[in-house]
Amino acid sequence: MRTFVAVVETGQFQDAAADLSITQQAVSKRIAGLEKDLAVRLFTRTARGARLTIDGQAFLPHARELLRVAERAVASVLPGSRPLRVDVIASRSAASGLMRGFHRAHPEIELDVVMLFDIETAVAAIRSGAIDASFRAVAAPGRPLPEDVESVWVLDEALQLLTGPAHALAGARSVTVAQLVGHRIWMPGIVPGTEWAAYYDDLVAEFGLTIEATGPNFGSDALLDTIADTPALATFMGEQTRLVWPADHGLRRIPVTDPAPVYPHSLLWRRDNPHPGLAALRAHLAAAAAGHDAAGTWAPGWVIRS
Amino acid sequence: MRTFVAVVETGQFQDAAADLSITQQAVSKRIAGLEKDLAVRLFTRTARGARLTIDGQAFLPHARELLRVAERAVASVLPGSRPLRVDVIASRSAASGLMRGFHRAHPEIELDVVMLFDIETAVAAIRSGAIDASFRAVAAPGRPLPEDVESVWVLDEALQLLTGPAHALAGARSVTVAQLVGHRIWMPGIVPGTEWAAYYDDLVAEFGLTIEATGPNFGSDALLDTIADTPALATFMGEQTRLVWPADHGLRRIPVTDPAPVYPHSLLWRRDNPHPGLAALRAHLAAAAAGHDAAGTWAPGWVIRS
DNA sequence: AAGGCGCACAACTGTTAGTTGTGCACTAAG
DNA sequence: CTTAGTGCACAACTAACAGTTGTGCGCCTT
Repeated sequence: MRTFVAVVETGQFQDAAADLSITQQAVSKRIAGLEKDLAVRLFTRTARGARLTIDGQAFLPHARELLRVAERAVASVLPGSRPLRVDVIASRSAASGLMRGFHRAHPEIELDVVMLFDIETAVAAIRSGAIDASFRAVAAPGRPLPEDVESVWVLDEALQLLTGPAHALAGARSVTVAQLVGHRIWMPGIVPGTEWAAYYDDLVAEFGLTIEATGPNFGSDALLDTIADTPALATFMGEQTRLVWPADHGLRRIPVTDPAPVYPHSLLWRRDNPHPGLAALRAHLAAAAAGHDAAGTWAPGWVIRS
Repeated sequence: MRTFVAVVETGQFQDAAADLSITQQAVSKRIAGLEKDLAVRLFTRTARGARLTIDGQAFLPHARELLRVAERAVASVLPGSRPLRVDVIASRSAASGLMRGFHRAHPEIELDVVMLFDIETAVAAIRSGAIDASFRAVAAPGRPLPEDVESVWVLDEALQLLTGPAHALAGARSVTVAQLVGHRIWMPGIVPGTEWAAYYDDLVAEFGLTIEATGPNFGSDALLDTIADTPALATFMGEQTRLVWPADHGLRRIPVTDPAPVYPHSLLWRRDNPHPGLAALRAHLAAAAAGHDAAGTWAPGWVIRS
């Protein structure tokens, strides 16, 4: 691809060869190989160089795009000034939405979003510099943050009840936590030992809910499928989660109140991380998060919201 | 890259090897080579397979994107059902704008936009099936379209005068063609023998304008630079051309009237071309082009607008 | 402690990408 | 029309590399 683009830009096999520090014959071979693989002629050879064929013209922008993507791929793991790397707790959490908003506001800042196992892993990764920031609930029970890691509360994501059309609560405009007692709530894929698990453990302990947080996670499609078909099951879902789901399956989203269980997202980062994108992210979040209110909500006692 | 993604998807070197029909050792070598090139560890090897490192997680979406782009690149020249291939007269012409609009309306139709030398080349390419459609002015003087090529007038693109701030006409709200007589109009990059050249030849012959359509084209940046700095020079530019140019250079766009010279774009295609995207394009243009009016405009006598 | 699973290392081999040397087609100048 | 020059392709050769088989080692499971 690089050779192809080089030939296009120089207009000659020989000059392209000089650019690439190889011989003209090698360029000839590479182009011939590419043309053979594609089963298409890319250049018309003239006495004064090489001109693109129509197929070559159609191919060119794709070739350039490929080189751009390859460059970004390498940059994504390049030590030094690599893209800002942010950990979120789940791809459908409110944190992902915040990152999308940040990307819209600062498209020039290259981003990589990853999902680590739990807050312990995330903090270790932050301290080592492997990631630049993390959206998590702080602090895990009995585990205060280390000195060199700072955090700031960003937002609360309210949990909503998701039910199928035949569920007993499917018609409710909203439900209180007390009303949920006795109903089976299914949360597959929650890994024991993570702060997610701790969150639901506390929710169960405080309000006597029935949460089945075990079992393998076969993906959200399978989960939604089951919820839609099973009248006795419901699940919790972040209010900002966008469901990609045909409307006719009749899934219902029902706000929970008295109190509203919320999952608090804080941003964590290493105090001395010099990445310029990190400062921009903190500024963006500070502006976006102004005016939140914790009244009437519930979060585990170990959570710091400040 | 394919190997990397295969390992991620299977979670094991061995299964990935089976998918790729190579041995486990070859997969091991490929991954080791990739990790060496990137100078980064992508997987943590465990007794039950391979898990992504943080760097690997950051790299993964880029790798997937690269494979997608590579696939599209191959598809762009694949004989058979390749993307709809459309020729436009210039990347900044109104035809490009129409194609962008078409792409917004039908994002599912893969497009390749190319620029051929002149209408002769374009017609030959249409007849051979190398391209599916072309936006051009028809018909070139004395060269009627062949039987198997159809055309339909799509729109007129009015030419505007582009001047620097010190040009004598810079302050005008609009100018008539008569007022342009005696002013030097510079159009570098117009290749003799093309229908572009014929268009300007006719314009000169009919109104006695001074158009310097010769000289090498050093790109639009150089052109705009010169226009901005040279009080004695102006140029023509399509009304829909979007200038990417700092506002403070003081370039002026001035409509031309009595009559308004327009460049007519027709769509050309081969009558028996079965590409499904072509029918969609024609329908889109028919809907978008309704209600144009040729009154008060000028185009060369050889142009067919119907 | 034993077995099995999964990846890495070593040695070998075939292919391929690169090199040098040369020829051929086309252009431009005399 | 001839001749020199330019630019790409083909041929022969070499070195490197990708893939193979064979094997070993660490870790998890039982």
